[in-house]
Amino acid sequence: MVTLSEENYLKAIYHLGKQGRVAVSTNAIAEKIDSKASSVTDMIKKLAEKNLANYIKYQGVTLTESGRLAAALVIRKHRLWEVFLVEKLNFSWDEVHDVAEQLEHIKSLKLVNELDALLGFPTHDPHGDPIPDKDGNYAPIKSVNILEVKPGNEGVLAQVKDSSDVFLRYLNKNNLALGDTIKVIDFEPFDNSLTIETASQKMIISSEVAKNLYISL
Amino acid sequence: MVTLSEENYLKAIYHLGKQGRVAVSTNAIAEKIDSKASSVTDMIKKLAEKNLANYIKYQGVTLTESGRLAAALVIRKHRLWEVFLVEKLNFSWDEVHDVAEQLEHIKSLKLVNELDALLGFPTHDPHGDPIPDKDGNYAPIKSVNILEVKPGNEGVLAQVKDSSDVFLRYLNKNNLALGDTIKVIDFEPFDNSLTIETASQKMIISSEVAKNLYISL
DNA sequence: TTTAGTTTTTAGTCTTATCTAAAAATATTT
DNA sequence: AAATATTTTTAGATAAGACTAAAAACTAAA
Ligand SMILES: [Mn+2]
Ligand SMILES: [Mn+2]
Ligand SMILES: [Mn+2]
Ligand SMILES: [Mn+2]
Repeated sequence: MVTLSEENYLKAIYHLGKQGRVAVSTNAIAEKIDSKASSVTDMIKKLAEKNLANYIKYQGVTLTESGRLAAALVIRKHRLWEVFLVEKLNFSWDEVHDVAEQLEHIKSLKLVNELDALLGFPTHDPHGDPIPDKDGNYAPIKSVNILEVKPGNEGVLAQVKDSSDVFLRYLNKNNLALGDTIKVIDFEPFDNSLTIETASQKMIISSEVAKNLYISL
Repeated sequence: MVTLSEENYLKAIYHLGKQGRVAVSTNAIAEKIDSKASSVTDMIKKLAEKNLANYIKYQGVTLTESGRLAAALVIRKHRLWEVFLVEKLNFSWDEVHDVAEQLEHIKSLKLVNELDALLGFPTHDPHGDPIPDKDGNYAPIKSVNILEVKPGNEGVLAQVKDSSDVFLRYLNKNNLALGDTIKVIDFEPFDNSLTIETASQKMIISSEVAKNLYISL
């Protein structure tokens, strides 16, 4: 049995350390889940005890095979629920994350897999993030950060790395949505801002915004 | 904020005490939620502190108006989720209760109300239990226990009072389902068993079973 | 109306998941 | 290679929710 809190730690380690394959620092985890380093140390020990994590004092933590699978299944549930909320319950993409944070902890294999079927086995969630299958696998991501696109080139907005409501509402306000074609017009070295052009407008986005936009070419 | 544990106590008091209007004993609650009387006393105090319950030492507990509403909303969620699982995710009526026990604690008003709409505003769950509306109200129940039906009379199976998988699987095995027309043939005073007849068969049911079957005439 | 039995409450302990403050280990600078 | 700074771990505390055992309050029987 994996507790709700343990699941959240597994997710954090998975996300911070390339699916838990690269050692993650205590502080990084604490920052991610908004807790303290001492709490993280305690929990990591517990995860190691349960064979979900590999832990060597002072050297960070990675996930074991079963830890990685457990994390992927939580993420699978999170993303499937997000799709459900948008596709079936009229939520917009900026409203789903917090509810999915709760729903991802519901325990029932049948529930997840039937939900998957109901939704037509989606491969991506409303933010463009890939949905792991039953074995925790998903197709490699081919989208690239917009800051790496050379001025003059264009692509389709495929993924946003920040799922917070503030960020997504910024995009709503500025008429930017997944699937939009975006052309990079200019890069400004002074503040790393970007001038982009969509079907409806030309605009400048800050580097904080640009960091979170991923395009497929 | 009402915690998951508090919600479970509210539900228990609501069910045991005519929607929390009749005083419920510490022991009865302990029995219902499979805990100990001392734990119940502690929690009752907390509920009273939060103005969800009325508590006088040694005299049991009732719910306040806001306690009653909170309880009804948890029950509303529980039953809506049960309908969802059966109608949309191919669960059978004996598989839904345990998952609904988890889902009933998800916090999102929009989620509940959109779910309600998706399901077409159902009035009853898969076990025939009424679904409270947003204000916690539901139509009065008109079904009657089968033990009160005089031999020779018949009615439609409208509600089962036990939602456990063991009981529901017993009904499955014996081809009894909500909506079936049941005729009472005979009552046996020796053990309070009942002979009943459905479209497909004639059978004897024990009083333990009969106690849980409610019919509308 | 005492006495005996039952129910409820209190007192004290435990577990899980947190936290703060201090100690220990590792990293980075001079 | 010291000295300093940063990170991580340990030690000790706290809050929620549960438990056992014992005390207190009610209820029923004699
Ligand atoms: Mn999310
Ligand atoms: Mn997402
Ligand atoms: Mn149920
Ligand atoms: Mn039910």
